[in-house]
Amino acid sequence: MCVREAFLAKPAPARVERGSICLETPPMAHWLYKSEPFKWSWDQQVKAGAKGTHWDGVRNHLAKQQLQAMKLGDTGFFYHSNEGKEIVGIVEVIREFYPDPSDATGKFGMVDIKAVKPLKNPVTLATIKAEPRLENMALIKFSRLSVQPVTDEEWDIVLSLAQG
DNA sequence: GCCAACGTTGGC
DNA sequence: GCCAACGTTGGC
Repeated sequence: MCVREAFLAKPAPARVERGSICLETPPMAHWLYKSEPFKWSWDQQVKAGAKGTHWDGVRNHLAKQQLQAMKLGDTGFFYHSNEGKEIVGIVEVIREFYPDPSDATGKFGMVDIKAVKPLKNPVTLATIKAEPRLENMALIKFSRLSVQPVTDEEWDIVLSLAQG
């Protein structure tokens, strides 16, 4: 099952299968990470350097499923919620899902990500909403989900908007 | 600051 | 297992 299909399925499956089942899925998947910039900003992510940071604190099962589906080398957008409301940079998964020590219940986990590069021009939520080809983006459809899948098509469109 | 969306909790 | 109450997220 494709990541996107798995995500849209109700109820969502516990595991997201990739590769052999969904042949058209390329080896690398894309994601979107939301952060309120006054809590954790892109600048801070950049300063964390190649070591990256834990993407911890996720306490939502649908978001957890996204974290579990992430593979080493997957890339993602870094989105500033609340203030900014724009995609500002690109990050990469440098460690796959493992337990989140800040979760006493032991049910949730986290991945490590590092900053790759900033977008030439940040892509605002308003821009995304105004682009018909992006109307199905999780950012619009599942606005409260903090970790989201991004399709290859959406990834390319946002990148093209960032250079416009 | 307001409020809609939505996940979680807890009483029954 | 239902659902009302409550808390949180995040756009506006």
